Amino acid sequence: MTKRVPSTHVPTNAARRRAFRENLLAWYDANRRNMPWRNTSDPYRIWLSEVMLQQTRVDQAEPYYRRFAARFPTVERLAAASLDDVLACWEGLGYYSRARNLHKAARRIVETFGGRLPDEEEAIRSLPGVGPYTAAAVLSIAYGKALPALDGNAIRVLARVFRVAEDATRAGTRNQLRDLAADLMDSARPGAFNQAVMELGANVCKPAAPRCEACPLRPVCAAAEAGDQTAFPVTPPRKKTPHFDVAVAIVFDDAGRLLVCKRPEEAMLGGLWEFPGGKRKPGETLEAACRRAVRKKWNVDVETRGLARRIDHAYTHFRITMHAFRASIAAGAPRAPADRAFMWADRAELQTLAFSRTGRLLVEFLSLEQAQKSGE
DNA sequence: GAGACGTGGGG
DNA sequence: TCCCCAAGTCT
Repeated sequence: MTKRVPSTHVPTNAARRRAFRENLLAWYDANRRNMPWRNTSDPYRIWLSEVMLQQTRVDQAEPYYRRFAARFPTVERLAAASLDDVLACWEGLGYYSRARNLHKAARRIVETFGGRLPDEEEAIRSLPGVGPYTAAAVLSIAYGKALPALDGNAIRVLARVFRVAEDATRAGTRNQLRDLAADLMDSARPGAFNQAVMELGANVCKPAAPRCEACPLRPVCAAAEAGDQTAFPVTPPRKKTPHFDVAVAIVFDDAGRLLVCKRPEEAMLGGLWEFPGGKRKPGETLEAACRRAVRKKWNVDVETRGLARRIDHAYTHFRITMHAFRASIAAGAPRAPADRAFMWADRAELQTLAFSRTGRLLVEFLSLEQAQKSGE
């Protein structure tokens, strides 16, 4: 059913596979880093760690994992929590659909799986946010099932060891690599095998400047043999990202509370709070864009009184400059459309709400400014 | 299948 | 400053 792609990789034989497996696991046993999710056998925590580690470095995920696991120690506690609390705990980690899906999946686990993370591939894959990688990782690590977990590290390691010349982003190539991994897998220690490949990819077989001299797979690596390891994996060039100007309003009420708005759940940064405003259109001034966007979304006229702060930020597929204007309500009061929400937040509430990076930076800027003012 | 989806670190 | 990229999934 999988179409075979012609490949340049070296043919495997039993001795080669055995060397790969044994060298790798011996290296892993001697070099594995201590991580909090490696000191538990709780499937919930292993699942949590795998979700946090999606497209995220170990160093970045680790403090979040500790806080999250302490705050929501069981799947029942997670299911019982509000999405707002879950997002607040996730703030700053990015890819917030992971948090929304994790929360949704926890509720489904409690409702339909009796509070236990499923140990069957089909069932676990049915949970939102669990794809082929996460299913294989959790099933191998938590339940000892011999499924290869193919993440970016595994793809790079295998593409180099076998000098896979086809575009590694293509499905056919992925299938080829997955079959290779399945062949190599140590069925006695599938969880250790999967983690070993990833750990090797993260610390030795790195994207740039791989440390081949320290690599246990050097004796079986075709790319190291040819001296062209950095040519693999083969991926198409990426496009450069566009830039947008965003104008937002800083509006305080008489009680010194700040006007903040909640983003719709399906949107980018869905469920997070932000300052009212929007993207500038061609030919528009920043102040006009600010007034127009606030008027359109919140049915209220504001007047701007000068720029308070500019923040540059890069997302995955575009960049923005956020221009934050001090502003006040010109007439009336904000009104939320049916599917949206806003609030006037005091200092304590601003600490509790989940903001994106730019929003949090602006909140911190304003509270620092306020502290200086009141300190004088 | 291609593009959306965050953030921070490193070269 | 810029570009790359990191334990992917969803649409």
